[in-house]
Amino acid sequence: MKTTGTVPRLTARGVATRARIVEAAADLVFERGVAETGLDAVLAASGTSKSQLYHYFADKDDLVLAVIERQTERVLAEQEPQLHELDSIAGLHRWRDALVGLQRHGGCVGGCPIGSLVAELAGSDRPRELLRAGFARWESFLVAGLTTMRDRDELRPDADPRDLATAVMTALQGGLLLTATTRSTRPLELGLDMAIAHVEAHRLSRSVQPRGRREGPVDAGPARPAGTSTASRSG
Amino acid sequence: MKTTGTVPRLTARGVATRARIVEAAADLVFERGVAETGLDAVLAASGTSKSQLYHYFADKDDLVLAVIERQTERVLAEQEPQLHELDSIAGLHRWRDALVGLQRHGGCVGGCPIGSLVAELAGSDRPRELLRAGFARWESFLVAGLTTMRDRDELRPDADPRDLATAVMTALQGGLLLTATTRSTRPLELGLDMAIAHVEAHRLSRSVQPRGRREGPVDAGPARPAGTSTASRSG
DNA sequence: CGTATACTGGACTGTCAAGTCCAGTAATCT
DNA sequence: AGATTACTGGACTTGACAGTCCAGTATACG
Repeated sequence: MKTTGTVPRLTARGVATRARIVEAAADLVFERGVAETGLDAVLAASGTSKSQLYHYFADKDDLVLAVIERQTERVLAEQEPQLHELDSIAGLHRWRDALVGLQRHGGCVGGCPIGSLVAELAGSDRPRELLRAGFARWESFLVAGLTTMRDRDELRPDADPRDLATAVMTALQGGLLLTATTRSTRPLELGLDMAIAHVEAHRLSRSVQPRGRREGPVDAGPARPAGTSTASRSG
Repeated sequence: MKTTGTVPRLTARGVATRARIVEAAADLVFERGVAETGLDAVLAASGTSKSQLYHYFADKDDLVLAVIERQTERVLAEQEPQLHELDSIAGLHRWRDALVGLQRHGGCVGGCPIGSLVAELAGSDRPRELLRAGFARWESFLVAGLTTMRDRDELRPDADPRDLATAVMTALQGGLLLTATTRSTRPLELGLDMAIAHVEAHRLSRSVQPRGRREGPVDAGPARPAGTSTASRSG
């Protein structure tokens, strides 16, 4: 998974400097957007200079590519604990709560670190491909969990884990976008609750339930009013 | 609903020129983003000059505000026929098909004209407020339709039209975002199908059904494989 | 018809950002 | 140790862009 392509031969110090640049750039891009982030600001924030930046990256576009990959890593790392337990309704709920918590903790600012780059970068092919790959990686954890559920006969055999996962991703991304717009976690909560209810709607009526796990009604409903361990402040 | 505030007194020619500028700016902003759209490009596209632009707008930010409002108008106008018939599952399906059709027709480029501005503009208060208002207006048509359905006893009394509408909006926005990323209408289709199924899940079991309307199973399921009158090309 | 004001044209300025260059220092390898 | 190559510093060039200015034309209105 090399980033740039033909980097001569990186020294220990070299990789450190490069990493510092990408890290600073990722921070700035997240809070200001790509176009609004000047290279000088990246240099200042990372304590490096022009020549160093251009030693490791062909140009700004090249740096942006590295930033996309870094942001993907960050997003996945943030959810690491929950991401591997998406093989049950309860696990999905924990994931939901974690995401909502992260948004609230961050003041509902910025939305999705990957999603917020789409509008600005999806016009060009290389960045779009990287964004697509980032979403695909994210989604793959959902696919894995849902597939496990189906294999355990907790989901109907005709339920397609890939389609379900994509649907969940739309609610997630839209929820994050509207959350950033309204500065309220409410849209994210409602979106993800809908998505989880959608998964539940695909459950086998009397599934085997390996461990004792109690769930809500099959048709979802507004059972979970929108906040669980969370204090939801709507806009 | 005045845009700028203290515009002296607009002549017929004045409003025409102003409109031409906003129109051109809206086009360019949609396809290139705010930051990537230079005022010179707007001038060239609208056949106007610097002094005209600064005669009608205080600065670029002010123009961007007008663009947000214009884009909101455009988005709503585009869906005009379907927007007033969101008071039935069939109407929601027609709306869904129209949105998918629009995306496919446009090559799945650009995503939502409003949503794509969020990442770039939600950092400042004035633009964010306008974006929020735009989404709210959009959502209000859903709220109206869903409320009608509930009043007709087609939805359970405890179903909250506002929450349902917000959930639908998340699927819509996320669907558009992922559609722009993958250049496939598939995510939008799956997202909106999930959202409609979510509404269906809130139906009264044996509702009065004013006109003869046949629907799918209450628990949604993958009954509608993702393409109806549409040819879905997944990525 | 005349004057006040809306409107227009285009050259000009200042700033800031991307990318270049070259001279110098620190590693690495034999 | 010495040569080769990775790495670093900062000044410099170039261009684009937002915003200004002023002189001139069309339009409203008495």
